[in-house]
Amino acid sequence: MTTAKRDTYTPETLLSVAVRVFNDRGYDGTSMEHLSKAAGISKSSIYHHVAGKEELLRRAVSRALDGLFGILDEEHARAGRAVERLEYVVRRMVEVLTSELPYVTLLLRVRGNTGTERWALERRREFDHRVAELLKDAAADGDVRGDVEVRLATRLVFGMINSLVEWYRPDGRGMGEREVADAVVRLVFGGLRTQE
Amino acid sequence: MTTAKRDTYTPETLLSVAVRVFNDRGYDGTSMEHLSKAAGISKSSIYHHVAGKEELLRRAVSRALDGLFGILDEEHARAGRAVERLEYVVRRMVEVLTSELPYVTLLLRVRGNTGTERWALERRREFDHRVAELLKDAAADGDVRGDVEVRLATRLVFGMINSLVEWYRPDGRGMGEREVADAVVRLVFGGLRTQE
DNA sequence: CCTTGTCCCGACCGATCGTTCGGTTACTCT
DNA sequence: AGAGTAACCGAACGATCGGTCGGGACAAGG
Repeated sequence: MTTAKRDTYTPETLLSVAVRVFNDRGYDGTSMEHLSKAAGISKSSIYHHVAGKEELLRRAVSRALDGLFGILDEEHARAGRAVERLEYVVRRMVEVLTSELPYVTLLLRVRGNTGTERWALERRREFDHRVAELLKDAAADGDVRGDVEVRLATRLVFGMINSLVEWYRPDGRGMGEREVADAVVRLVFGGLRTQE
Repeated sequence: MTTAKRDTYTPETLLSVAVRVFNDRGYDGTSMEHLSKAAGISKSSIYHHVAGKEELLRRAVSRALDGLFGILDEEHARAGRAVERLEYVVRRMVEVLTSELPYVTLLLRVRGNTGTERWALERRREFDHRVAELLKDAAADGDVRGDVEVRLATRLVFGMINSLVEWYRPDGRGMGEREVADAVVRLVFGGLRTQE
């Protein structure tokens, strides 16, 4: 077999280690020395696999962005009543956030100091606008409340969903992905107050 | 007059400059050189006013935490039906977030690399628990939905409110503090869906 | 055997980090 | 005028930053 199990690093396996450290210490707060300690190889060996610190960031945020934009191409996000497409996107966002948690976490924390970070921020804005369009259509259909501005509502809903990366941890017998997605959809659309 | 206008820096005025730069570049991404350029004085002069970089961080997050904990001492947060106290706290949180925006922004972004940051994280958790108690009481009264776990709901509501620091800008004819507070309260308690 | 390529290392680079130090203004108080 | 002090500065500190370099270990292919 030519593709036997490797016990050495690939760019991908190294990335998973790096992203964990980035999320722990922050990107700027992480040195190549920190990464080498966490990976168990020397600092210079890292450069055998990747071009440098910023490439690791670029790979990570790319993966997160691919996951998010992929949602918008799915069938249920493209056909049907706007409010139902919106609900689908919200639910899928939670699923992507949880399944790609470390990568999305990194994406949501970039500040814009480097070119890579500014590119990531731009793509995030693009995604936000796409979802805002959905909400605008649902409002035009009369399916969501009209007394809160569309842009404001979008930002608040994104705020709730994105906050997942601050506390959701997939390990052990915590709460499941499905349970979180249900809760988010209930709160976003139905609110906190008792319904009847 | 002994307290005439000063054209020199005080720890407080220097702090307001530093916090702006911290929020722009991230705390770890900000060097004392960056601060000196932004303040218009030399790097060494900063140390005439404050002990160092970390003291600036400590002063900033302290101010933010004082604002938040102050809410819990106010009368409307201490007396009345739990769901109404909760609504009051939510509204006041938005007001504190907007009025002390740069300081709270910094607080919500600390990672825990230094002792000061870990202390800030601990106090934040304490505040979260206090609000979670409020929500638990409101659930016991039957005033908020019971099909979403209290801890989960608290985290999601905090996520929505705290996301303010990512987009709210007080300048010019954007949206007012009152408008934002109304929208947050409506969405948190009533949800996105049309009510009737 | 020898070559080739992968994977890794210690040593080192110039730059920058947060901080310190000795000293110079300029204003206040007596 | 002289003393004291608040505010500031340039130069430099040891440490650490992201990244480079030459080479060693080892397995595969001839």
